[in-house]
Amino acid sequence: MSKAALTRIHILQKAFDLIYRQGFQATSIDEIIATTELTKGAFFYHFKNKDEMGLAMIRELLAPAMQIALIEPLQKAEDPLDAIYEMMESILLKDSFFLSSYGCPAVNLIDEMSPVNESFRLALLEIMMAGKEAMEATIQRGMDQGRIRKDVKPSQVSAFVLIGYSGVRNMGKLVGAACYPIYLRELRTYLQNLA
Amino acid sequence: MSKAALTRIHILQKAFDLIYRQGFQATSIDEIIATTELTKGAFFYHFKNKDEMGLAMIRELLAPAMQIALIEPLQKAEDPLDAIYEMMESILLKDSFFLSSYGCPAVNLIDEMSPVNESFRLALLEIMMAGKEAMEATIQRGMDQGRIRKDVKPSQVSAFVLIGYSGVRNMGKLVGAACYPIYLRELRTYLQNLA
DNA sequence: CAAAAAACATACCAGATAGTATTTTATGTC
DNA sequence: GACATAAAATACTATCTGGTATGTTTTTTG
Repeated sequence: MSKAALTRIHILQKAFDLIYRQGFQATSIDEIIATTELTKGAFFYHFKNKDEMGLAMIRELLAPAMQIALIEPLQKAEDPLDAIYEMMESILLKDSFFLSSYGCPAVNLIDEMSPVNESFRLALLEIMMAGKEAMEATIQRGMDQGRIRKDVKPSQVSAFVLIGYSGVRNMGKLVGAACYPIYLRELRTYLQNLA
Repeated sequence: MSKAALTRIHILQKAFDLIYRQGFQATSIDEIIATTELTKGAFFYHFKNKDEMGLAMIRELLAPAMQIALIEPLQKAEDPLDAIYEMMESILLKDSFFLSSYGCPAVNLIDEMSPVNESFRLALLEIMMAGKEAMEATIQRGMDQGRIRKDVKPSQVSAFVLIGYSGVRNMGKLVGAACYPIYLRELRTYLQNLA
């Protein structure tokens, strides 16, 4: 990896840290470059403008992170319902990077940017759709195995679970991580009723 | 109501409209007063600063609106589970003010402001706690009536429903109102399983 | 090693932003 | 109707913001 490519992702990483905590619009370019050892010249050499940097951040950092946190745990699992629950438990309770008080970076960006920037919306939509499809496939697998009722609609269930995830992230900002176990308990009974 | 009091809530209402669509930090005072027929002098006569205006808006406009949308439908209902479902259906599908593409103003503010402003967090917390308590009481009523199983935990269920609400608001920004009916269907089966 | 191009630094700008200081206009009260 | 005060208008400022223009330093390549 070239030195230039390294400074590029260095900028993206520092930007990610700040945007995660403050939001995209509330994080200035000056603030980002201040945390790196770089200047504005470097920033605008690597990125056409702030929006392009944000989109690059979504595609190159956020999407892979969500892939690892959301999708991969679903794919390498035996019992599908357990897999969904454990994925959720892991991302909420064990993941040390996604802090409760700052929510989930993907959910945050959806909330902030979807209504005001169509490019952001589409980039974030891709991430969530990938997660949804992975969960659908997992549920379908469970139905094929006879572990899940035949009348269950994979698309609806996966949507409901993802909705719960973004919801509990929002609630977590308000009341802290205390709501995570509560949500997980109800999620568990909801999932059990699918069997 | 004095003329001064009228201009005060006029400012708050216009601010609410803009903040609902753009977020609090992304909405400037100049923008707010431009939509009114007023000037900065009026704004800073009625509010010490932007934050105080935001808090007044939450307390004087948002809290009553949420009270009407969330709490009152729960209180004047016979069957508790139906009441919860219908409240949710009403707020998602029938309410013409809370637009899908802009989500719910309360959820939006929680997402944006909770991590960065403790006063906002507390004001928003009150709103959500009031909603949660109303739903808890409704569920408890259902248990007393024998319409809901004895092992159901009102606190957990109401938390789960509110989490679902904020989650579907987030998802609605990403994919539009199409996700509302999907969420409602799964919510219905979830609620039915409590009986 | 010299030229060319890439990578980054510096200095600057125009517009926006929250907030202030001061002045003007309404409004109520005696 | 004079007077006090409330309500609002005007003019201004310091700071911040995204972005540009133009340098300077590396790095690559012939």
